[in-house]
Amino acid sequence: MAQLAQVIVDVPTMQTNQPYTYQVPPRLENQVQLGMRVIVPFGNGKRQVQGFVVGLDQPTKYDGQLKAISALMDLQPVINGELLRLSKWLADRTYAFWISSIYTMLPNMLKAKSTRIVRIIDEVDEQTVFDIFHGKDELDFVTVQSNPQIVSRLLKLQRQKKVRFEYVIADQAKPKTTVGIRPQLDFEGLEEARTSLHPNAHAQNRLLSYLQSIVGKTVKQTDAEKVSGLKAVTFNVGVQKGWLAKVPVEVYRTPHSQENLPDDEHLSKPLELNDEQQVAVNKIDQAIDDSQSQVFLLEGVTGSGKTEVYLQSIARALQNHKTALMLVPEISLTAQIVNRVRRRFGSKVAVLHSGLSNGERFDEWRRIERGEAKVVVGARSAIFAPLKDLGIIILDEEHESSYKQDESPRYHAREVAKWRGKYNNAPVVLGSATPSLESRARAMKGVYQLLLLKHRVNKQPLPPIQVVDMRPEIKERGESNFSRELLVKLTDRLARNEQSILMLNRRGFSSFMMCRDCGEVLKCPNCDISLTLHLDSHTMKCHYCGHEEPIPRYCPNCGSREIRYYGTGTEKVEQELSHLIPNARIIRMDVDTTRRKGMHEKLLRQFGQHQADILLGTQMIAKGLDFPNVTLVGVLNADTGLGLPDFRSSERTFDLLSQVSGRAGRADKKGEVIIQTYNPDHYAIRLAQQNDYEAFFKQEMALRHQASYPPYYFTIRIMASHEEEAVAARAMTKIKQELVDNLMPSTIILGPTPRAIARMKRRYYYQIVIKYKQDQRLHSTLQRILQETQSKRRADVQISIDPDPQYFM
DNA sequence: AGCACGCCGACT
DNA sequence: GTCGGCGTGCTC
Repeated sequence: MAQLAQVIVDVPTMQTNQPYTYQVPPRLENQVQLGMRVIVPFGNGKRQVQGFVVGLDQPTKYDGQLKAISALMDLQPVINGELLRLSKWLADRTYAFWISSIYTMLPNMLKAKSTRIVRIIDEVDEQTVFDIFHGKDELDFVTVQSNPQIVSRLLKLQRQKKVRFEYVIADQAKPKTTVGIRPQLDFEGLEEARTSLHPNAHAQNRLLSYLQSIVGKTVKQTDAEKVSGLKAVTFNVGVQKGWLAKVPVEVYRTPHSQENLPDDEHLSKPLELNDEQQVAVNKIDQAIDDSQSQVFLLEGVTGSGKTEVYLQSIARALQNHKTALMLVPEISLTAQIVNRVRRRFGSKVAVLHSGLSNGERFDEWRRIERGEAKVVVGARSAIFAPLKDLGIIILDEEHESSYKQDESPRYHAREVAKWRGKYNNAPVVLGSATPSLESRARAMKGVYQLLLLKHRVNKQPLPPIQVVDMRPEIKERGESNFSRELLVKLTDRLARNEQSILMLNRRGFSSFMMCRDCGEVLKCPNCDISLTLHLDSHTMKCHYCGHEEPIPRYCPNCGSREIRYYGTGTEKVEQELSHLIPNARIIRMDVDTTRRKGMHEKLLRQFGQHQADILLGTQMIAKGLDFPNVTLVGVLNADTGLGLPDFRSSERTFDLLSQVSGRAGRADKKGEVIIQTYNPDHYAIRLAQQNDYEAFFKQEMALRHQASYPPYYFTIRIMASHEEEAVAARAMTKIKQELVDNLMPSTIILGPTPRAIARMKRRYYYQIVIKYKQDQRLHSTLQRILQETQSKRRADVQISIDPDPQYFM
């Protein structure tokens, strides 16, 4: 039996990022298992913290007195063996704390709330009891923490041993329960009760019959009422007479859309496949059958039926008594795709996305963990779903940068997918119309197997794309977001009662207030970034720290009234559009109109029901939408992303234009696309117009090769920040030297340079970018740099490391 | 993170 | 003398 347990404690710092060894007290000896949560004493005070058991009976070098585990929080492990190993790998790879990577894999509810309580243990004068403790004998320390006077009075009382600081670790993971009905007598006993009933007591008689039908079971009272047709009062009588007991029964918190799941007999049938789809499915099925951890790149144009390939592969995995995981980018995780999976696989499906409450997420997680759900559809973090016996992992739109988490642990879901594929001997399918250059290059080298879908299922040609050069337009007609061609086509659609989608590319866009007299730009006081105007709330907001202030009437610098708004926001475009085409009904979709929960879906539903003629939005409308009545798609400004200092800007522009073009003419009606741009000759725009991914891939690869960027090199970014610019810069110079001294000559080290947004949340940021092919000493060098800089509080410089960064600003 | 310990200036 | 400021080191 286990005597010792290795525990990772919930103290996310560099110095505590290691397992601590605890004794297993005799009363817990047969219960402690790997992956369980425990409460352990930690530190010299009476501090208690939550921790995770990551090892049992491993030898320890520590020669001090071992402490004992205080309590077990779980009866069953919350992390299985696979995920425990994965969490360690993830922490190492992303330079994150082990505890942080454990928490990212679990629903928030499994993170215990730790509270500090101050308790009176000896006579304290009445005034103090009244003032601070409000007449009670204990106090939540958090409520007074920020008041130094109270804190010092409490510390004084502690020294006098009149009060004690205690720790309470409260588990938040509470399953939701409802009232259940449970018969308290057996069949005969209930029959016996019937004999003493008044002849007019029909309801009670019926209750007895009903109870006889559920002897030994527990039924939710709401269900019992429905089935028996009896009222709540009758059940209460039953309780009084001792026939039944009300007991809590566990229920799952399920989001509303899940209520009307198809029952398993009425699932939708698989669709007929074309030859290309059949080839793809056969290859994937073979890998599933052979338990091969092969990675496939499923490259298929919009409408080529990738989803059907996914669904049939999932079905194959289920046939083999395995489970399936399908990731979809958050923004395209719409009801459309979720319902399609649900109609095929019914109640076996669990869905994980950011819209769920903590309770709902926890319950979906438990359905998966218990094996009740065999298919998981979800956004990035669903890659950690506790499915056992994975038979297939699918990443739809694999090129999407949202698969990379932009906070610690900075993991890429694609890398995690490959790890789990290998661990489970399961194939991984990466699907995209415009694969990332990294994936496509691997497919060319044979690391991945390329599966091509060149033809659209409905055999319709892709909509024609027209590129409009905005430069002469502006010269002739002055500043406008709309070219004549686009206006003519919009009006034409309106007359034909067809719909249009307009996309405003906001990537890299700054919309700001500037003084025409002195050139002053209104900036955030905390960050080195201009404030953005929000017409709906009539404020200026900082998109980074959330700072908010009223719209100025006078220039804060020179006092001039000539302070004006520059840049293009959706609101301004909407105003111009409603002026140009007054009778068009417009729905605007951007961060502001969709911030409230459910607004995204609501607006799309309204548009789908043709309550508007034009859907105007930002990038969020480019993905996955499928409206048969849309015959025109316009991109107002195709090139704003091209000027960014980021080697992926062309790739992103090409993706975006390809994606948004796919939104036109989805059904039998012919569609067309208009792209407005100031760079009509740019290869990303020209090749997107020609739908030529292949040519784009070749040209972009040549550029990446020439500039030593991925996929020819790996990249890693180091960031340092400090309140004082010089301190951050100095720390980085030192780090650079250490890198130069230790890394291979073939490794390229760029910087340090101030970041594009050099100041954020009152801190200055510097970065170094490393480009390398392979470098044995890179990992250990970075690890050492982290240790050295973070262990001592070296002037509070914060260092973070981002492997394979998606953005370089 | 939290907490103790230890060293310094300012005060009942 | 003692209180409390913060810099430093440690947590099985």
